[in-house]
Amino acid sequence: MEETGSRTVSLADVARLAGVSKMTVSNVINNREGMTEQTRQRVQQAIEQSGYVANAAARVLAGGRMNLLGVIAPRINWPYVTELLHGASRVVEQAGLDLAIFTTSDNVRVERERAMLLRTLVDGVLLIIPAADEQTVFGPAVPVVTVGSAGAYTVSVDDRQGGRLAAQHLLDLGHRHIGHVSGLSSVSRHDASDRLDGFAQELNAAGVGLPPHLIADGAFTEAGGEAAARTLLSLPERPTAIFAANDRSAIGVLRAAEQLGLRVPHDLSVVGYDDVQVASLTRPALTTIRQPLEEMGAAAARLLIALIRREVPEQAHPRFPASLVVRDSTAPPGVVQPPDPVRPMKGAT
Amino acid sequence: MEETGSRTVSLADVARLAGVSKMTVSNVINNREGMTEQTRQRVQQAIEQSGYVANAAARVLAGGRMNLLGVIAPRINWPYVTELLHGASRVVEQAGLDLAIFTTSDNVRVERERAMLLRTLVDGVLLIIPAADEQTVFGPAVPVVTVGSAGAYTVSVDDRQGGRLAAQHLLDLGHRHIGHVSGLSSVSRHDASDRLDGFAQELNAAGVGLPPHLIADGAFTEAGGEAAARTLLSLPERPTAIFAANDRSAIGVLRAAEQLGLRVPHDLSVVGYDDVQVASLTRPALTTIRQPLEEMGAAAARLLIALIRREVPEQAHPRFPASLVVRDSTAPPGVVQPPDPVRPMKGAT
DNA sequence: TTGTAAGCGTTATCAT
DNA sequence: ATGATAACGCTTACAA
Repeated sequence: MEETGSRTVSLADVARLAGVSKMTVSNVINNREGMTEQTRQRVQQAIEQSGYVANAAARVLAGGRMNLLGVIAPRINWPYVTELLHGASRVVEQAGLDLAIFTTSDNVRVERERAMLLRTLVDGVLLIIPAADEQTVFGPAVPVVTVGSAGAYTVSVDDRQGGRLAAQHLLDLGHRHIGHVSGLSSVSRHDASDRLDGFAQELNAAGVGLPPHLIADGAFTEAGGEAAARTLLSLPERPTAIFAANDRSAIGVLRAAEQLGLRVPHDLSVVGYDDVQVASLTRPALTTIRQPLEEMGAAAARLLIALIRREVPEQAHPRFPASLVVRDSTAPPGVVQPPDPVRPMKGAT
Repeated sequence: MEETGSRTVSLADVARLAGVSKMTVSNVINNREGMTEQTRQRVQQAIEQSGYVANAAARVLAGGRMNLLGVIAPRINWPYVTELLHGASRVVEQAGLDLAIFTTSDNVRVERERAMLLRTLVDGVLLIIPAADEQTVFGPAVPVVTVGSAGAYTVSVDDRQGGRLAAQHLLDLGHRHIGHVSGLSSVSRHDASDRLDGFAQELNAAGVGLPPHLIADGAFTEAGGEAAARTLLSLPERPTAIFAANDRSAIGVLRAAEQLGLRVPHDLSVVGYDDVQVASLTRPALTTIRQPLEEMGAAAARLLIALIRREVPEQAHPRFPASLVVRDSTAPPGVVQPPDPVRPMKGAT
């Protein structure tokens, strides 16, 4: 009942076939009111007979809605990004919209190009840890919601509190010599400084402190975390615990410890940040500060959809609490915590 | 030097500003030959002054190239998908194109809708483990390359050989009672039957065999793999080794073993399939059959770009070999293999 | 080297 | 309830 071959069927063809005007066909397609049931039937039939498919470009050009949200994210293979997007896609789909995802290779120039492309194609934009403020590119006509950076509308986590939780946990375990693998040198404007601030604040309050030589940058990557940890762990008086700015760099820390022959958590405690799905699978399973990424993605999508519909959103800056997830990578200094053999791995489907 | 506010700057505006015709501006934008350097300069300046951004929809509608490749994938948070796409994005970017990623929630209807949307928007389409043959939607005008299913142009791995490798490895270790967690009930047309065929073939050749009751379906998911493994491991004579149709279901097998108090690899050997990045991070690290996913993604992108340029591709069906990656989840039955404490985790950046 | 004219397929506006 | 017409912003002819 569909396609005949190569030529493209247009709205005009359908109109001719149904013996009505283009406008009527358009109205039927867009589920608008104001036509005989009989007419609607006839048009529907013509559509199916001809195998008509709407031309998205023409629709946009004519000022119609595209029912499309654009996403600009640095990379597609970062778990932080995919978990966020997974949460968003649910909501978007339920609202009858689509999500078009674009990556920038973590590059400011490319990010700008993507923004310019999307500007005319989508009804709204979701910016994930952007490198620049792209608000200017989009102008007031296209709503923008940002995750992991500043913006007119944002979804975020209380990173300062997250940093504090990490510090409290390590202090509670008895650690007094604690290092940090930071995320300061990223391309993105997101530099995890709030996490560091909260962490340092809590350590200072406990009289433990965080001297500069116990901070090394991990650039949010496994390789960066590994290098940073090697630096910290080669110190004359090496730290008994390390807090990493995200889970990926924490995995790098685990790797460095393994290579240096240090047992985690016996010789070194490690705390990550994010609680991406791999965090529950590592050897040992990673204690981490959880960001509810899927929920955040869903919240961002909801906010964006509200803006597109010109509704007034409940909050312009929904903010989620961070939480501590204790697994097997932390223990009191110099003491083995017997691993629980029946601890289930994190559920995921 | 850019935007003035809300109104949208068009090509005509730039032309007026530069004192030339629209055509000349268009030529400058598309880097075409045939104009005075002076004219080009003037136009360039006008473009920057006005903050002009080309309207993608109009360009497409007028028959221009969009320089956009569309991707249709079931989900964004499956490592198989993201690693493939990561490989593709490199190539696409180098060719000066963009990648627009759409997900289908593993749903045939949605897949069809995405296909219809993309049809008029992109220059070519990459189909990742599609549920249906979307060739008919696109027609001959839009090139389509498929990964993980059949099609006019495909990129694949020798799955039969991969299955054989898994069997050989387990046989070499001395296993004689071997189970399989299959991937037969997926929505996608990809049912991993080649993996199973190669696996069974090798077991049969060795006189070990693979009776039906030693096969349970894991639906390619962690939860499915867990359930399937529980079935297999509850058998009166339980298998000493399990081969899973992919790494995600293999992780489910590990989880089931953990819950049943079985130690891997002492009591149970586990082999996965894919070698996604998490495979090197699990407890214990997963022995698996590797698909070179990033390379495959790159190959798919290259093939698609060649088709768009109407070049004749070197091969319509590039095929990659599978390979065995031995880690810590396999050992001879009933024997503990001492773990190597200094084995580095898989590199990843 | 540059300009003119037509049209891509849809929607909005205004008639009927 | 339905139709005619004019945009939308660009590109591909073809003309100058």
